[in-house]
Amino acid sequence: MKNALIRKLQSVLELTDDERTALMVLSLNARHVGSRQDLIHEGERPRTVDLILEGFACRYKLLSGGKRQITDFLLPGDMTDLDICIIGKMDHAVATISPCSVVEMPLSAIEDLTAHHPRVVKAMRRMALVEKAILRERIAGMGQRSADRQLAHLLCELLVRLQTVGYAGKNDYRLPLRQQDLGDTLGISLVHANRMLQQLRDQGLISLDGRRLVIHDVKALMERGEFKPDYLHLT
Amino acid sequence: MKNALIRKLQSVLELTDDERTALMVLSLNARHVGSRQDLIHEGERPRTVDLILEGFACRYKLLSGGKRQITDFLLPGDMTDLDICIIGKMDHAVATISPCSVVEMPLSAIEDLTAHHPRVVKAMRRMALVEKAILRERIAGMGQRSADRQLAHLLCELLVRLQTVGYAGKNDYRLPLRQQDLGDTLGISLVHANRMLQQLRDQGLISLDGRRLVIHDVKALMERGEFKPDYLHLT
DNA sequence: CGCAAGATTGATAAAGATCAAGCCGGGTGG
DNA sequence: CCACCCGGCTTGATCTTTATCAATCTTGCG
Repeated sequence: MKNALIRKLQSVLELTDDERTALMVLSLNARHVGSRQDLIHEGERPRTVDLILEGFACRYKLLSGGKRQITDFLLPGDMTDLDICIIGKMDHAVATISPCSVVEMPLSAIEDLTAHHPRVVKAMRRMALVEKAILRERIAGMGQRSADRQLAHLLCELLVRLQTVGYAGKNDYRLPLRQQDLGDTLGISLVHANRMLQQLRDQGLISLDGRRLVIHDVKALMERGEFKPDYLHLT
Repeated sequence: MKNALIRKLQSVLELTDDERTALMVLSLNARHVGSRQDLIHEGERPRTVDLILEGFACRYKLLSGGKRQITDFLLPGDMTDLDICIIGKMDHAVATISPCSVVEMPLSAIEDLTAHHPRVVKAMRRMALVEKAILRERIAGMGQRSADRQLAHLLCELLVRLQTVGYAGKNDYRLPLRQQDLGDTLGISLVHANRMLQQLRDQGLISLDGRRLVIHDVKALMERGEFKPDYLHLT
């Protein structure tokens, strides 16, 4: 009966029963949010740290001309920034993609955690560093990789991240993204995203029917995307 | 006699004499590093938090095919991640661009600071959030903005960031980047970077001779780059 | 059944990469 | 003192990738 956060933290730290209990108690306040809902709007003042227990969410920015850029995904076990309440206004929005189970932790909960479970907070800080590393890796991909490699890279990243919280099999997972979302993530048009998906499909690397992605040759897909998981700092 | 870090922290927090003194003492250990030197290599285990007191530095990643992506710049007053020692190996490198004055703070210095000057540490955590916001803004730019706008945006960002630490005038600053660096930052080729610079020059928005950038019409350049400074969370 | 959202396809245009050559200024060795 | 050499900048020509526009298809669902 472990939730995604516990699973994620345990991938880098052996939790005590006490710590596990504290995290379970936190998770009791989870609320259900439908798909495609903003958890926080851009410009809003954040009052809670949001933790995703289940489902797919993302951070995104809207730009002039109605363009949208998804900057990263929040998967089960991921949360918004621990220190988020320090800043005045959100410079981006956070929204669900699929239906999600979300815990909104008020500042007091974070302070409690800091006081009583510093090891947990330290592990959370580590998570934040990894998130930053993911952003840098995305920048590197957008700057230097062709669209097909970027796409392959993204699919590999999601595979590995979902695996660490038990939401992916050895070579498959549920992917609730539309092609428009993929485009908005990779910085390419919907049409091009479609064609890059086809390319990977035609080459027998993946298949994607409905919302289930199957990777037929994980090693080959990783090579195509130049995916090296070091930046995720697993273990 | 304030250094860049003090200036930067003071832009969001009134420092006490005590805090200022502690920071000055830290800065006594500054060492000088020539241009184009790695401060930390990719794959290396970080043992110190590096603080840039003077000069231009950057984080970068090397990709297959010898491509390089600069993910962000470290300007005077900027530092690597407070919690960096938590992770095992660097997933990117940090290097100087111009000659720099750098303080290498060991873990013990950070712990000291946390124990005796929590307000300062809190302000540093805020800086880290802003750095993350800068990464997201760069992703948004790379995904959705044309090269000329991206370039304009970058020049505006550097103007504002340098101003807060006193290294830029109202509309000019020293920019020690080569065109190759600009290209590696924006994810475009050197040739294209050159042409985008020319475009901004020809339109009378900027001039760049030697290493000094002058922005002839700051408001116009900001509009060109769709630059809205909110994400820097100033004040 | 009919519709709407999402996926697919084809044709054309634009942004940017790549290749190749020339330029310019400053430092250096003869 | 001058020639030359090298790193960085500039320019032109051509090729590739990706965007855009527009239409069509598919599918789940009321």
